[in-house]
Amino acid sequence: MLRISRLTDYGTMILVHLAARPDECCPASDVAAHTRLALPTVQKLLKLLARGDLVRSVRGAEGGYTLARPASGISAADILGVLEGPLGLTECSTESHQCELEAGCQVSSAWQKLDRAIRRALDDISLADLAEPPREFPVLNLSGRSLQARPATPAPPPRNRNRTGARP
Amino acid sequence: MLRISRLTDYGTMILVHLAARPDECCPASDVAAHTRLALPTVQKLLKLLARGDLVRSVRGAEGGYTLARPASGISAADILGVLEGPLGLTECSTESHQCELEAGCQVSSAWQKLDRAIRRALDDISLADLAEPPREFPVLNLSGRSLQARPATPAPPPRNRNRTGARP
DNA sequence: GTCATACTGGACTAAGATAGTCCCATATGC
DNA sequence: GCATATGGGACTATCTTAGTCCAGTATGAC
Repeated sequence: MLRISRLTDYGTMILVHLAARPDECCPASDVAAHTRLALPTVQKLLKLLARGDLVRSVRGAEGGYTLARPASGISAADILGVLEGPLGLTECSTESHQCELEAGCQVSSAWQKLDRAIRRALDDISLADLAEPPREFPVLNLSGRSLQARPATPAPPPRNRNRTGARP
Repeated sequence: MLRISRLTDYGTMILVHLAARPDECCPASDVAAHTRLALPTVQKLLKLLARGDLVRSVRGAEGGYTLARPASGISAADILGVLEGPLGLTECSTESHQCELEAGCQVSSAWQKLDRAIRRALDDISLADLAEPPREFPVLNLSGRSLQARPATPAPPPRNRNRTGARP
């Protein structure tokens, strides 16, 4: 639940890759090779990221992509905003049409409280944080879940992958 | 992005309805009438909520549903947990299979930081908070979005509703 | 000028998730 | 026994997501 999409996850990996090479202009093929994601998917995501002004593109031979600004200046909220659209826990928080239930609905203001808490957390994490190697994080693993890397997301394009059994 | 499903939203409305009537045993038809949600949908959700131990059911004539415990003892995390499955921002945070990228992936620990922040926020909000009328909330509407109720979710079952243009 | 390399924009498909409905079985009070 | 309820599933249409592909355009090298 409250899960980010797989593409957003991939997109973050791509940004992390670029963040590690601030002075290089990386072509999509390069990024795909290093992240082990499928090339068409990487191309698609880089296009989106460029349109969202998170990366800058250079066309033509010797072209490629670079971060549009330093990793510390890109927040998780920026990334999710570009790859998943505007934040909003419920439909009424992002859409503007009038609610037929207005009188009866008492829920939205509390959802918005939650909404703000999440937004704050997203603003607080920068791409630089995301790119930081795990070992430098003083991780308090309170949840009991193991702190491993992302699952078999990439490489042999995981067809028919069972997305969850948990997904919202 | 990071949106809760519509059914979860409905489920919350149902819980709020029950929270307002702690001593009544409300049949699904009753809940549907008051929330203006479609009866089959309400039935489905109440079943789920009962299985998740958030509501208690009484079968037979004069039967219906009540909250399983006081509204203050039910958190938003409980609700989302029952209606959307286990919390987890990325697949690797809820699933246990090994990640092929382990060496290369540096992202997960930061996502987990975010994950914890969200979890904390969800734990902090109780059904009692959600049920509280908006006016009692000292809402700091920093976002500029109007604080209206949920949109035309219910009633004339909104077929072909354009879910977003924003949805993750 | 031509060619290879890359990005740009968009269309398209398959698979999966979501929302919503319906049916039959079972329990209970009158 | 009957009306009223919940319980457990199955089922369908629709939307979203992931993933691929193609034709167009820009740029540097030769």
